[in-house]
Amino acid sequence: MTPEAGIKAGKPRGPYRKTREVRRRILDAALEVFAESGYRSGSLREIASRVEMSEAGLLHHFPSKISLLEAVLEHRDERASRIVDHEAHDGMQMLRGLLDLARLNTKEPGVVELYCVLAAEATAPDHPAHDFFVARYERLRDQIGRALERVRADGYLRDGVDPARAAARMIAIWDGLQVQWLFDRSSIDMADELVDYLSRILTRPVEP
Amino acid sequence: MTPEAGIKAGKPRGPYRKTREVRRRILDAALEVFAESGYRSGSLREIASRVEMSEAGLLHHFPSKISLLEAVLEHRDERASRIVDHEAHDGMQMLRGLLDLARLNTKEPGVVELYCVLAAEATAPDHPAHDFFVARYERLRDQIGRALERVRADGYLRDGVDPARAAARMIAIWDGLQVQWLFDRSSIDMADELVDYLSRILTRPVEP
DNA sequence: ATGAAATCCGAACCGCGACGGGGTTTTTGT
DNA sequence: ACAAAAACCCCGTCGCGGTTCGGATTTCAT
Repeated sequence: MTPEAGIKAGKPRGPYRKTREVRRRILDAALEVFAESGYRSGSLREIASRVEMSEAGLLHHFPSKISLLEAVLEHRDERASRIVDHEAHDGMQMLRGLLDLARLNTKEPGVVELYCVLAAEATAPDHPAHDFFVARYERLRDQIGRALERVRADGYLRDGVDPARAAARMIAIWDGLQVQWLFDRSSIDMADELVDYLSRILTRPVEP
Repeated sequence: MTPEAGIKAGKPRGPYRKTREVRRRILDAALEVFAESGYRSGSLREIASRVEMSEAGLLHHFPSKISLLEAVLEHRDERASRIVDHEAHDGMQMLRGLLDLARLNTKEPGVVELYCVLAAEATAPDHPAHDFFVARYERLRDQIGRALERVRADGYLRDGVDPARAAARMIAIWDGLQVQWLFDRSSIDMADELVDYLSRILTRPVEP
């Protein structure tokens, strides 16, 4: 047996050492380009040139444009998952995670751009990322809604606030402000706005 | 003197009778295509084919793709202006106009799609519609903000609500919900949501 | 009716896009 | 050191994109 993870004992070797780094650079460039131009108008040429690599070389790592898009989205979702704890028993805790994410995104505008641009583009039913975003919004509404329900169980939700509706609205504010923010990054502080919104539906501050 | 509006008394005649209708059909098709695919990926080919006209024929009416986009946006802005009375002295009146617009848009999904998709796309500084949307958001925030100030002067704004901030937030909710609505048109009633939001910042119902 | 203006089209230009085939270079376990 | 896998690239294919040009066809004021 090989000492490596024994997936297969045949002939093929694993990837080169630097490959991980190369793939990361490709994903970064792809994120930039898809964020600036969207999926449909973003070109592999442009991505390849930013990585200083040929298109063919790029396609060796990601065999098609669609597979590259999927990899980018997956990659970003992992990052988000590391920041927000969906399983937190404490609803307030989860909301704080969302605020952390909002603050972090402010420092990485590309991510904000990516989601805004792609979400709008993926509105079209035949878009490769359509199902991804349908699932994403469903999941988000569900997670935030449940967090708010736990908050209510703890007695910190203001009367007359419906968790599900407030969840959808919070996501809407988030998305909507991101668009305005992308047009004028100095006019708005997204995290501040979310904190303010939360302060209006909660009976105590989310953060100390 | 010619009996027509005497712009010029030279040789050239005006457009054919049916031309107005043709231009309208082109604008409708262009709206559809730009809404589905965005400006960059939407093609003149597709637009022309929906009007059952050649590309060259189309370009006779709108000499370039960009000019067509501008015409579409202008056309839609006129429509919106006819519905919302920006100059209303009564702030409540203006807010009601916005709700009317929201309801009307619900029945014409193409319009919603157009603005969502184009706004996100136009986030890129070099996009042909970039300046248009920068101006649009500025104007919207200003108009709604002023309406809310008048509402406050009339004593109908809840304490602790900042008109400018509430305006930006209302636009954000609108935009954000539109995106969610485009993914699942049965899950949300946009006008209802806006009414609910307004009910939380006003001390009396906007509508009877 | 008629002729000039307005409208419309076919064909072509030229650049960009995703991707494939087949060869070359680099890395790696042995 | 040395094969063989992995990584990479050049070149080509083929279709789509906006736009142009010269010529046909249609409309309308006279």
